[in-house]
Amino acid sequence: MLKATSVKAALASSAPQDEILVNGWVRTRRDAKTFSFIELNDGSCLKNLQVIADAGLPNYAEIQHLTTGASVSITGSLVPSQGQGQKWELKAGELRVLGGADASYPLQKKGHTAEFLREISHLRPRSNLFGSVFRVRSRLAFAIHEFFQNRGFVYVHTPIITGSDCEGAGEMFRVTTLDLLNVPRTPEGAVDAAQDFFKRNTYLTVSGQLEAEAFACAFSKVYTFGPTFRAENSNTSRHANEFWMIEPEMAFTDLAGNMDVAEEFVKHLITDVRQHCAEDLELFSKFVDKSLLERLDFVVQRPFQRISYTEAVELLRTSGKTFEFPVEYGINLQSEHERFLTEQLFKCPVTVFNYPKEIKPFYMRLNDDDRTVTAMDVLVPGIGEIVGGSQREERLDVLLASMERHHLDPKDYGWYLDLRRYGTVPHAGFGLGFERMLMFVTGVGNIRDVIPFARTPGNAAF
RNA sequence: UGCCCGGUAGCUCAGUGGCAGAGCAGGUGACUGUUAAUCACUUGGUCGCUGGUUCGAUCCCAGCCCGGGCAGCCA
Repeated sequence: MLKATSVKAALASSAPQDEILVNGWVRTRRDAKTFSFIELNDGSCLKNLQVIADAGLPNYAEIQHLTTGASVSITGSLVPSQGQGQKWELKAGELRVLGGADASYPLQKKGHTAEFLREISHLRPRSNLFGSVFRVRSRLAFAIHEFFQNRGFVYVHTPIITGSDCEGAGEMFRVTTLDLLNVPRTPEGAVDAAQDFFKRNTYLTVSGQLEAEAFACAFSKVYTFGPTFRAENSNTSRHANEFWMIEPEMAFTDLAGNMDVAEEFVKHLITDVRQHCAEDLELFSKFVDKSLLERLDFVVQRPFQRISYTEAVELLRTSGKTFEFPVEYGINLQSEHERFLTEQLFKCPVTVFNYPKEIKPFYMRLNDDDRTVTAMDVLVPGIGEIVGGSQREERLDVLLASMERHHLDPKDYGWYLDLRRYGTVPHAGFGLGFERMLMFVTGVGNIRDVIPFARTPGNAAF
């Protein structure tokens, strides 16, 4: 049997070909006098392959009833197109209909909203927009590995089921095999976790950072890239309950080095997608965000703006702008504050660092001023926080004091404290939200539209 | 979770206290190397659900369900 040629390969052909096999789905069909035009797409690229099905084909009556969505297998010759708009077309010698699609097929040639397509998540990858989104998603994932592998980072798989319920990054989903209709109790009436599968409480991970630190203290440079789960009841365009996160962790690295890597990383991802997904990005810049390409190029060309939290607060206070939430030292920056900095004041990505210790987690390294910790957030226009990270506290006594301030029990963090007891080193890392990065490079405004089958509060269909 | 907006044909949307509408998609035919083809005709409805007001409700009112936007939580 003839080996199949993808639509992408057929369109890129440098010469006519006598006999090729192409499989795919019908995007649309038009009748000419003695033949039928079929637009064939197989997901290999945005473009369709134009197929000429001659009236002389034995099953021409069947072909004339092909509608959008049907699957076909075609053998024929690749010949120069007689019409405008495409270089090659496939002259069908045999056209087999694999699966029809009747009038109830929900996808049409045009006119669908993202909201409607979300309700048919199983079919929307067959649309132009979502085809492009998920091709870029695939490439972006590859570019992430490439960036770190080229720089000597070791890829580490941190656990998805975790026993730590105090990582502090958000509400957690419980993992249990207990019978919910007959939960075992302790004499005090609490749920008896000792009878659960792992003989303790377990949850889905909200971050692989703590485990990544352990590996960084062995391999020097590591990164994680995997799913993350947060049980927050968030209803916004940039939050999902299941998302992917990249978390590099680097030994012998301080806050400045951390910010350098984060900036280089973000730029590399944009450059890579710009290079390898040009056609898909064209679609986004045409139909999703007209200023997309300009913005991406701008971000790659310019250094990110770096300001301390203290400077950020001053800039906001003296900006002359009235905010719904007044700015003062010690508050968490609100969305409106971040947007102002990155969209109006600097008009580029902004890295804010050295936050007050009171509003940041226990593991961040205390600065010499005793007021701030080495936190850093990278904010980008349109999305807000895309990276959050810090230099980690490597001094055992300072870490213990921090845990006491945060009302954490050192007994729950024995192995984490061991990393400071045995050969401790300065180290730093950050988390980058994969989907938020994907939103940034595609211009797509809702996180639900860059995840194949999104999980959000009240929605786990598919 | 709070505030705001919406739900009418497969899709995108008009509309009115008194017979339910258009474009696209589907069907039939015409025309045609077309490419969001074009032209004519045509099929297609629990007007989100429940209750209330009314002679009469898709329209007005209440509750509920679903979707979206913004905010918080954060990546």
